[in-house]
Amino acid sequence: MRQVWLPVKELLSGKHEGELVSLRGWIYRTRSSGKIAFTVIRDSTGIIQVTIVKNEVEELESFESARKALMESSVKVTGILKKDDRAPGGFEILASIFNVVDYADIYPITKDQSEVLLRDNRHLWLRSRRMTSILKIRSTVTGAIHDFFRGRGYHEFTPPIFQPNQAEGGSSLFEVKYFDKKTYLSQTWQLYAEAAIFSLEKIYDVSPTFRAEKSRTSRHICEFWMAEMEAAWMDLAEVTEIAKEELKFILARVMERNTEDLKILQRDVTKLMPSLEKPFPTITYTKALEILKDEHGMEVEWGKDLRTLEENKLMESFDTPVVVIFSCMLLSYISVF
RNA sequence: GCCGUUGUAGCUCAGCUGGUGGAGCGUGGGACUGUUAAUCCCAAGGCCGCAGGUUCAAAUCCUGUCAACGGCGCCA
Repeated sequence: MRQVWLPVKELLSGKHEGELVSLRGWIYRTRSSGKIAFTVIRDSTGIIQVTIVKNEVEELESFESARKALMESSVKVTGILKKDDRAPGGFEILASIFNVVDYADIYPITKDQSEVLLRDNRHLWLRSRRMTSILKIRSTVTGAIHDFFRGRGYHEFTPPIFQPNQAEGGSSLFEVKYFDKKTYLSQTWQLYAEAAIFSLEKIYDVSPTFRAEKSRTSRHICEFWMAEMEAAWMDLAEVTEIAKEELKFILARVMERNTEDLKILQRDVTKLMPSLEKPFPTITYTKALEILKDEHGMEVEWGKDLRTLEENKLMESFDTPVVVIFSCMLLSYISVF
């Protein structure tokens, strides 16, 4: 009979209670007493406790290796799935076979950690529950963007990333050697999109973007992925509405598919509910300055960009995202995230 | 680019007015049949960022330098 490997999520559902099950994964935590060892195994879908009792494994080696194996060792486990309130998640596997596929080196990330350490060990930090959840949400968001635009008759249009010119004023370019010439990494698809709308009319993309700014804020990075749309015949009001619908669509998708991840990240989901239910307002730039002055006592000179400081204050007056428009130009889009 | 802060064990940090380098976690060994990054005992582990200087004596004071982080500016 072919062995069936079940994902953790499936095991925690309780459907297989009392059955002999098999699991492949990586050691997330490990603890042991004299004759009983507990390891928590993780895979991409969650974590589950495996209990290894010295006298109940088929071969003693199973018990010894469970005691020895360090965090992130890869393992294959077979045992009876039991309901047990003492186990995190409510279920555990009482192992009959605990096979260490590969013994991991000492895992450098411990209880005490710093941002720098986590960055230096990004390849390992990716395995954390936190990063796993963030990456799942990110995947949901990207997928939702594609679904949103395709569902409304948009075509995906992919611009070149090597571009010979500058499109957005101000922000700096990354220069790249292009054989014996120079070129730049894309900061936007703008010029290509403007050419393509006369062919496809409605287009969007999700693509890498590079800006050589030495800014050090949580909102500025040198490389990021940007979703952009462009359409023929469209006016500001229409574009604004699409942006609102898009955000709402993405939000609803994340709330639907990433409930567990939001929990792991300890996000306060109730803050997102108004955005799911209520329309997002559009206000003028002038109105935004009035709100800042009247409700928050902040004087901003007319014509100045709103900084993070002002945006944050402005958002205290709203419980959903808000669009701020400036004559015929979209100035800023502010989200509650 | 400017200003500031910090560099001490694998990690997170303490180390007073200069006088023989410390803790917790992790790791290795030992104990424990219900643990929740458990508990208890033992051990190993250090160019005190680097280079000068002051001093009988420097992790500690001074100068320089490198790196990281934070703020501002620029920018989205």
